[in-house]
Amino acid sequence: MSSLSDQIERYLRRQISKYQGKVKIKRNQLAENFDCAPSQINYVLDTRFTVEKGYVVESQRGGGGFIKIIRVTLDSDTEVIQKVINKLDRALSQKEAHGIIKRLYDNDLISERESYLMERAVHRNVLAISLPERDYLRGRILKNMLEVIFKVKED
Amino acid sequence: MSSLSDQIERYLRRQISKYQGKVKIKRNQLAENFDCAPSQINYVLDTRFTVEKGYVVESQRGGGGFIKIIRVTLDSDTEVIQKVINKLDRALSQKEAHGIIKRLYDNDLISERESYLMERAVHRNVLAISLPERDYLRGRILKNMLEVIFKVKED
DNA sequence: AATTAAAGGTCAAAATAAGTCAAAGTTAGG
DNA sequence: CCTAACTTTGACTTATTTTGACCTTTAATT
Repeated sequence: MSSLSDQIERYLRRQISKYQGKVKIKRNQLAENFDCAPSQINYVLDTRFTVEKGYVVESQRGGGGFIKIIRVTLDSDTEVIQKVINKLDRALSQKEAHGIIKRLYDNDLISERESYLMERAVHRNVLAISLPERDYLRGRILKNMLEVIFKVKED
Repeated sequence: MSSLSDQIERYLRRQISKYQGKVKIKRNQLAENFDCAPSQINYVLDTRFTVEKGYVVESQRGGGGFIKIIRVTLDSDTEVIQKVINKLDRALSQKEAHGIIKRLYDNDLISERESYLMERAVHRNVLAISLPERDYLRGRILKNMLEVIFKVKED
């Protein structure tokens, strides 16, 4: 017997397929439909609709609030990148980050401007927090930038 | 169902597009049309028609008073960019950052990929440090990314 | 010139809705 | 049967919108 989270996941996936790769929901409303705590919806999103799994989630609180789920697909010819990305889930020194960015540029996977953009976003003077948190932060930023850049929104 | 503020925003945007980038309204009258408090109009202006988002709002009180909204387009003139960048030297919410990035993209100053890259680099889950440091960090990252791609000198 | 009426502005409280986090409950593998 | 991982729940937090009471500015009237 599948869990409630699985059912919610299935429902959302269907909706997403039905509506060109994106769906907009009301958290409380959906929780009501499935007769569960609203935070369960967050749990489903956090565990099943992650960037790694190819989804981007946007939301807004307050009156008229909503949660939007957008499916993104991996660019076929950049699957190689996925391997690089997976290795980034850790602390990263500036030198290591530089090496990775340079390699991507040398292999024509990112533009010069994109490489500058990335270098700067992970520069120690920009992050400006103390170690070792800084290196973890750098890892997260670089990983996430790459993840998103090699995925394209579906139509 | 979108919020009232969203509807008012949509209405105003349409009017602006229709009338060559500017529109003149009567606050009380508009509030009446949307059946809301007059101050709601101010709320919409303050949150959606800001300078960062490319609008200038002028108004006059008293008899015959009015509110005028003028859309200003961003061009690649470095002086304009410099202004945007200078404003970034502060704490920045994710929403503000999103507004700035979207505007740069809408004005063809950055590519779609670059916009995703930037959005992701300043996403709260990626930065993952506590407030208020997170907002300062976001400001530094976005400012530096923009500086580097627009090759702007330090102040 | 002084007064009054007509706008728009400000600010904070209330309402609405999503996010977080940890405790409690469940389930599957060893 | 035990344990570790996963799921479910709910109390508390944060964000955004909506409303209204009170303030300021300006035009019109006396």
